[in-house]
Amino acid sequence: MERPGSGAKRSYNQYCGLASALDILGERWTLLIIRELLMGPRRYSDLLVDLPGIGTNLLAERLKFLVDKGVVQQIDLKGTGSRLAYELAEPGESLRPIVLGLAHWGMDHVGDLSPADTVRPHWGFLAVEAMFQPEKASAIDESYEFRVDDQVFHVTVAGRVPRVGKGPADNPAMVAVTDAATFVQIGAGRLTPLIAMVSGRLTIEGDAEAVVRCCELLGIATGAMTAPSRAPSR
Amino acid sequence: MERPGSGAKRSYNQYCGLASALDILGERWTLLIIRELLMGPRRYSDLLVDLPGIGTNLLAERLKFLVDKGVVQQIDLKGTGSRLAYELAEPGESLRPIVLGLAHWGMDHVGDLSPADTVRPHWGFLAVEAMFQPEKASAIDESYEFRVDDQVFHVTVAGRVPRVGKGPADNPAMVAVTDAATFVQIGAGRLTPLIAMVSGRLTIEGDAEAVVRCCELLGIATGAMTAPSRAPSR
DNA sequence: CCGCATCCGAATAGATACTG
DNA sequence: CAGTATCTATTCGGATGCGG
Repeated sequence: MERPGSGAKRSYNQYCGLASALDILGERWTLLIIRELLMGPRRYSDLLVDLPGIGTNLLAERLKFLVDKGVVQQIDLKGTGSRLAYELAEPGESLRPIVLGLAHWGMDHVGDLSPADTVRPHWGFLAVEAMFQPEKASAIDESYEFRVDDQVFHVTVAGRVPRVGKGPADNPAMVAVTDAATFVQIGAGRLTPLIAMVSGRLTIEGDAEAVVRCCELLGIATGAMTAPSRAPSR
Repeated sequence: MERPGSGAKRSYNQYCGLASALDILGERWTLLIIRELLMGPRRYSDLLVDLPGIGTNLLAERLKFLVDKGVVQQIDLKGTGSRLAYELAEPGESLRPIVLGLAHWGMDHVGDLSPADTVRPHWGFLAVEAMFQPEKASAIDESYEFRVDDQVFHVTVAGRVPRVGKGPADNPAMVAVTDAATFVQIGAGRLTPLIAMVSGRLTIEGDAEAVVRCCELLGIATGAMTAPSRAPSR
């Protein structure tokens, strides 16, 4: 066991659920891989593109490890043989609320957008799911559509229960069009929708009241508009 | 203060909530430090004892970093000057559901108890909080007491709302006495209460029906046992 | 002692070249 | 395309030092 690369994985050696979870998920890049897979199956090369800096060996090793632990599984996308991809197995899928919780927490800690930062429009989908405050869902049934660069997704509120989905909304009460960086900045509270619109980075169409309800649902400050003045919960 | 010569901190450089969260929490030991602080303030030396293997420099560095990020704060325990400790600031406290979620997830992945594993009785407190399935709370108001080695804590159900607390329960419907390793093994489903009792590692006193309700609440199988056939590769 | 800071061998991560 | 193999750069872990 002295030989380097002999495979004895590092462990916290604590008989505790959290330590066991971190023995599987705690290494660098692992939870970001899970994040990508939360938005559907991905191929090896897709992951490389959306995780800049990971390095091919690390990605391969992490994937192999996660498959071995039953968190991720390989699937055959189309036809036999080639075109295979990775997707979450059930234990991986059950990480969704945890990863979204972390993403929500981290929203309060995103810094200024630096030129070194990468942004991906499909992260907007995750951001919406993470920002959700279901208890703030309006009593009115309606849906909102988001177009973040080339990604389109929507939120539908029905009977005070909000849900996110891919693709365009059916008869949306609001349509917001923006780029990925602006989207995240608004979600993080570092930019108000107002400023984003004035500076031409955000376009909103639809009913003004619906816009307010949508912002409420996502915990976005509307910028001292009408309505009850609510203390920022931060 | 920045240290000019020796590198800036490593970051994923992704403009995304999850990546930002992991830039703060994703390094080795960090979430285990948070776990300890979730159960109250701790001194530097306490943390060293309950995180075997961390190394003194790492602990100091992590704590400094977390204080710098506003997740943790230093407090003055008794009197002035010495006897200072670390406790979670509000952003750290808001990690509780996330850490508990991870702990719950990890419960399905704890392996066999190895001689190399450390166990701490106060982790039982965390385990109970993590295993909670509030929607399974019984309609009957009652409380259960747990004595895990030298730690005593309890669960109180009132109006279908369960809560965990330190110290003995007031007029408990059930009292369970065990050691930390057995406690975790039962919570992880690797050992049934029945087997634990027969082998003398667990003592339960109280109403049999209350015991069943308590197990329900914590998601513990009461029925005929079958040895878990899961074999985690280590 | 307690609360770190420093130093160093060992284990991981990152970058790049290469292969079926 | 989907990874290995290899090499270098960082980080970790453990021992030790040191001021209060």
